[in-house]
Amino acid sequence: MEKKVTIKDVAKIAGVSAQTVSRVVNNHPDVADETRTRIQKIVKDLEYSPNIIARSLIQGKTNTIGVVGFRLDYFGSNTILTAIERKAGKLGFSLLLTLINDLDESKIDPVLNQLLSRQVDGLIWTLPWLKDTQNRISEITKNLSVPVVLLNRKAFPGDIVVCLDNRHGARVATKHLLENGYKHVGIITGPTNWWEAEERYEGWREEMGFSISSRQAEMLTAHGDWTPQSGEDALYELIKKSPDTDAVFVSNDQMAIGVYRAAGKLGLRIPDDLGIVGFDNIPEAGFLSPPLTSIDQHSRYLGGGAVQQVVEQIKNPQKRNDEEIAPSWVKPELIIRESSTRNND
Amino acid sequence: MEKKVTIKDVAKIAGVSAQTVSRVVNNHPDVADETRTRIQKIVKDLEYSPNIIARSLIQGKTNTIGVVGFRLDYFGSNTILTAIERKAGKLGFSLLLTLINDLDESKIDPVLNQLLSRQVDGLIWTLPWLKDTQNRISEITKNLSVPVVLLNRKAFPGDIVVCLDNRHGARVATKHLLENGYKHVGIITGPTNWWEAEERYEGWREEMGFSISSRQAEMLTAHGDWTPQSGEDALYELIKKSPDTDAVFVSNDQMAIGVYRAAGKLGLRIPDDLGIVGFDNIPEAGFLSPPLTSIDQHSRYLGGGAVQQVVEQIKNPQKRNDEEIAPSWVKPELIIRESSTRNND
DNA sequence: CTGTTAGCGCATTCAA
DNA sequence: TTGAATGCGCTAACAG
Repeated sequence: MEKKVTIKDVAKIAGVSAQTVSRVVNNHPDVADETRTRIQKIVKDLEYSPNIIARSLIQGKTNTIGVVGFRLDYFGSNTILTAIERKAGKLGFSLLLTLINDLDESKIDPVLNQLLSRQVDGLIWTLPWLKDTQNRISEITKNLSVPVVLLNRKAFPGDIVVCLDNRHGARVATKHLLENGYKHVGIITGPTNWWEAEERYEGWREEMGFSISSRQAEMLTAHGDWTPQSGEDALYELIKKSPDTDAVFVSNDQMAIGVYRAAGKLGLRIPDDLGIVGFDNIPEAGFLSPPLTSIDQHSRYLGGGAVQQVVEQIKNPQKRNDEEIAPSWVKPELIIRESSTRNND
Repeated sequence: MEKKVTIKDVAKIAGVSAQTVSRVVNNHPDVADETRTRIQKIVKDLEYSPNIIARSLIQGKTNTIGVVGFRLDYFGSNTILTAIERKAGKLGFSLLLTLINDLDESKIDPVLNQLLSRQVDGLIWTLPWLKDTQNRISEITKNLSVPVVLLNRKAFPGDIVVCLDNRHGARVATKHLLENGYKHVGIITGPTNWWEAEERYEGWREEMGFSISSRQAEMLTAHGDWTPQSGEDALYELIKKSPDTDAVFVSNDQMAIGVYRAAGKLGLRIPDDLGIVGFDNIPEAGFLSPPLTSIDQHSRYLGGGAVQQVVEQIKNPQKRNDEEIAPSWVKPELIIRESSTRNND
């Protein structure tokens, strides 16, 4: 509870000017060794640590990244945030965190203003994009004084985006089921207005060889909202309209949990009667019965990549206006377990 | 990418002093209505927003709370962080986030220094306490210039603690199993060096009426490490050493998932042959087969309570030294599902 | 009601 | 190798 010690206190005790202390603290070369060690000792004794706020004011940068996060109860979100924190720490940046739990566009401005007025050097925006909303963040970004990296969104011109290749993941999942002898591979999608959900749907559709809005595709599609309950309901719907469905690509693992439940109630054995591949590779996936094959997002690369991009922009501000920046794609990985591999056949 | 507009820019255009602009921005009363509206318009046109860094420097406070978080992949951790963010936002505080993913005491000082040099007004410390480590944070806290609230730790004199009543939760869980006719209620604990795990163990022991380190207690105890795999292994061990075990209180839901798996392999039907109560009430709990009875931590109150405490301390700094602050206990709640209730008996 | 002065804590620039 | 002056953007305290 002591009063905070400033650079002047150290200077006074050391009998030098504040500038000399500053030089020592910042490891500048031009200080006599004797002076340096003497000051270092005093710094330690007094437990002096520089006021970063003051330093930021003069340097015009805070070494802080603003992060706009989304629902940490989603596995993808919290692993991404964890990766962001880790990478930022390594690169010497602190994180100013704001969470948004519902995708209400009216919150964009206050959140942005709050972070910007706190002088963050850059921003990472992790909110999923809903197709039926304006893509405001993309427009706002352009005339902001700091770089913004968008995560898991469609890249519009001028955006800096780090993105999971959802489409590829869905294709791999679907292909895997087909290769394991399943003939009628359905899909349980996420909310239809989520861009990521649509990408996964498109990947499935392409791999199945269905044309856009074909009748076949429709018969093998049911929509969920990411929750286990919706996954359960979706399987009932799917089996009802296409009783010969023998496999399903479920757009996230939470819904797959619901699918397991529905399969149990319908008397469908996994993987013999119904093959399942999920998406996310949540920790529980390996512990379902049978263990769930799933697509791992490699969130670590997503979060780390976003930090890397934003830091690069912070350090080379001119680049951003000069050249278009290609989106960094992160490739998901198929983790094969028992829910998608039958011995017979 | 424009240069940032300062209070002086606004003042110049408005033809007033910076001070008057400051008054308008901060809603001070003594400004003529005409001047106020005129300045407000200019503020809007220029998209001026005050530099909070500068304001912080002069006011000696940042309206920022430092949060030291732990593994967001744990359900409890991420719900607590979510609650902290929400409450802090409501009270006008931003969050500077640091995550620690392994409980290595050497990290305490750097993390603390980083946050303190960034002039946070207060700290929330959510790392679990391991009994075999020094309780350093508790000592450090005392002579810090800002208040620190500790979450889910044993309260030592001088600490400000918000804590889940783990012991009570374990008692309620155990009592519930006994009341449902189970006779031999075992426990699968968390890591033995975690204080919270021990509290849950003690709650179970008390409710079972066992004395400390009694032979009976030992025969009904197996240790896990919070992971599903360890839960699975622990059930095998428990059944092996006490084959008549007919129910088990599992110290978290992740391990309970492993217990389900083990029960399946052992041919034990839940809840008929084996009653189960978990702890955490993760979202998947209701979707296991059968749905898992569990203890809800009410993380929302834990996180919110911590923010409330720290903000109170920030606003009344003198109080902290004058009076001992009693820990705030959050009572967990039993959520009854099918895994612990048999129809027969 | 409004402006002036001063200074938060520090680092940059220049001079010594 | 060191120190003095200056100012980052803002607001508290005072004066008018």
